[in-house]
This record gives sequence, C-alpha cells and structure tokens, in this order.
Amino acid sequence: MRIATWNVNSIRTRADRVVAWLQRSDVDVLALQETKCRDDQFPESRFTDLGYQVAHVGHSQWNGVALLSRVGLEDVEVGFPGQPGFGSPEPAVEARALGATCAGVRVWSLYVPNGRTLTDPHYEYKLRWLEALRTAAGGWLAADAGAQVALVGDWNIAPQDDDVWDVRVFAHSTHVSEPERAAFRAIVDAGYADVVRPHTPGPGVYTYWDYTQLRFARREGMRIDFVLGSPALAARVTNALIDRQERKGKGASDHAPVVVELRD
DNA sequence: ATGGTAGACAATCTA
Repeated sequence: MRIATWNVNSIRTRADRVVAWLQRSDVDVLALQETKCRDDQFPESRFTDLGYQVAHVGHSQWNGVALLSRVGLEDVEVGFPGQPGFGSPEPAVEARALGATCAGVRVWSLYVPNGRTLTDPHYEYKLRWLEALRTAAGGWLAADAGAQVALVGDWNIAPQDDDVWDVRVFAHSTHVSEPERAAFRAIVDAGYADVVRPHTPGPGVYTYWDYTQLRFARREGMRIDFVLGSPALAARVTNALIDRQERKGKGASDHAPVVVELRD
C-alpha cells in the first residue's frame, strides 16, 4: 500500500499533472492540500474515472484539503473531534483537516496554518491549531495504542536547521521558530514518528521550493511536508521518497509529492 | 534592480 501527500497549489490548475502522476506512481491514497477551490468546483470525475473515491473540504480562494483513495474511504470527518473551531471552516481562512479511514489506516490530510509572520495573529493561531491537533492525535493513541494513523500534509514547519537551505535567511521568520518546532516535537512525543526522514536523509533534501528567486534551480528549498505515523503505522513502512521530479518544468506545484510504502 | 512567481478572482490577498 502506498500513501502520498502533495500540496498541489490549485487542484483545477494541476489536475492533468495529478492524474498523470497517479497513473504512473501506483499510489492508493493521496492527500492533497491547497486545492484552492470550493467543493462544487473540485474536478472529482478526473479521479473517480481512475477508481479513486474523493473527499474534499474547500475554500473559495486558498487552502482546502482533499483525500483520494482507491482502497476505501470511510468515516470522513472534517476537523478534530473534541476541538471545535480547529480544522473546520472556522476561522475560514486557515483551518483545514480532513480525516478518513482507508484500508484500516486513519489518514489525515492536514494544512497547518502558515502563520504569516511572528507578530501576526495567525502565528498564535498556528500554535493553537497544532496544540489542538496534538490533543486530538494523542487521544487517539490513548484510546487505542495499536491504531494505524497517518498525519500527512503541509506542516509549514521546518523542524531542523538542515530543513532549510540557509537558516540565517530565516532568522525572525515563521517555519523555523522554536515555538513552532516545539509544537511539532510535541506531536512526535505523543507517538507520531516522521517515517519519511529515515529514508530521505538530509541535508539538502526538501519538499518545497519558492517559485521566486530561482529557488528550485538553486536547490534552495525547505522540508515542510511530512508523514507522521503512529507506532503501528510506522512499523509497516518499508520505504519513502520525495518525488522532486514533479517540481520540474512549467506548470509544477511549488511542493513535491511525498510517498510512503507500507507492507501488507 | 525597493524586486521576484504563481493562483484565485477581478482589486488585492495569500503563500
């Protein structure tokens, strides 16, 4: 079984590329972020034609997350249970979390709030959102230590200095601040391991490259897209990759897909 | 060089 996550930066603009990628990558579950469309605008038939079931929680202009699965898509849920206001469309511009069970694995497509700047109210909201996620995700393991849970998506956090091309450039910026990194570590400490990094060691290994400043050509990126797995999920991981080929050429998203392979 | 690029939507906002 293969699970992937990809911030596509508009599913309508990227549909041809996503379809082509699905057809050659043998992925069973694909979590999408930044779909940038309302639910009624999602090009669902492009994916149902390929045998995938589709769930989407959208927004008129930005963010929006989806789950595509060809191995079942059950108990679809928006937001974090017991954490009202986080993950559901309130506050409207930032919160996105969509969960579903696919072949026994609870997969959450997450778009962690960007934060904008260290002094913006959205930064504090980002930290609260991550705390709500930690509380919810910790609760799932407290209820069932053997649960197979994958927390996947765009985390908008670079947990280590090596996860950006030059940490000096990011001084006083979001994504690398200690509170954000602590929030990420708290979720790891709650039992969710980064299952991709062991298979894709850095430095210089990224999942995102800004469109400006020739960042991709200069190999100046950030590792901010992650798959965190519960113990039972992590035990099944046999391989992982970041498909940086998909960042190349005209019409690419600014993020690359991240893929994990699970043993049966 | 006070910028750069991309996307939504139609004047700016977001990333």
